[in-house]
Amino acid sequence: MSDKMLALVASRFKTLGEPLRLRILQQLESGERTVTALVEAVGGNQPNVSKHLSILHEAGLVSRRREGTSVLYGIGDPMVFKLCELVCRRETKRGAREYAALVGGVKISGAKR
Amino acid sequence: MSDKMLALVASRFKTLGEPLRLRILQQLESGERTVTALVEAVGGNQPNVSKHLSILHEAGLVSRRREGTSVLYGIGDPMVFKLCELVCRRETKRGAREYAALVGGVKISGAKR
DNA sequence: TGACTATATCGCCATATGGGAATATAGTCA
DNA sequence: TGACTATATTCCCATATGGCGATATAGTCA
Repeated sequence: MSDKMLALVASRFKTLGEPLRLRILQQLESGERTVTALVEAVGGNQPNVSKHLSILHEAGLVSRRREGTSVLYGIGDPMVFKLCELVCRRETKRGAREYAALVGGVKISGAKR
Repeated sequence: MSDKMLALVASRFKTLGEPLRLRILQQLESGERTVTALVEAVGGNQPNVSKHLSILHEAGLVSRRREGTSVLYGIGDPMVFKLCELVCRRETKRGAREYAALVGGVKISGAKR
């Protein structure tokens, strides 16, 4: 992978590395939303949500479309959900492993030593 | 997805959102490496690489193993490469689309207007 | 045009973060 | 133990970034 591509990939990950932006994408999964609707749904004030939407749009992760005085945002590439799902599944498994380790690797109900 | 999981997923993306950390992972793809070897391979000084390795290890993205006075780091979960590949493929396609748009949607060799 | 709604931008602040130098810690060997 | 190598930690600085209030811009309608 070229240095430029590596930097670009890192930049995309960084874009996804903000909870509020993930929440926005989550909201858009079920369809297009106006900025106002997103503000209500994800919390935060309007300028803040708008800024995050700009960042997501810049990265091509959301689509933008005017309709009258409103702007409708939508998912730019469903791949993001695949990314999230991969990470989420991994963390769920990891959580289970860590819990098992914490409990002490007990396989039968009963403590070793 | 719960709020806690969403925050965790965002945190993982943020961890992957640094070029130097991606470079480290890239180096580890072909096998375990010592810190010194990584410092030579990815650039930067030793404390810096060591710090990034700590962050990656904290996130479970790399494994750590002492061997004598050295420490060998390795890939903690090959899933990261799947993530990178997805993003990389997407950006490659996106780049091609943008280039086509820039050129002007020409399908036959010859300019419109 | 003027009033109104929806969205974007700007300026500021507090915090987080990467880079780097100095130093501490861990492990090996004589 | 003392010297040596490898790695980790600490401290500091410059910069980036998220959150927020104030304001600007765009579009609609009377």
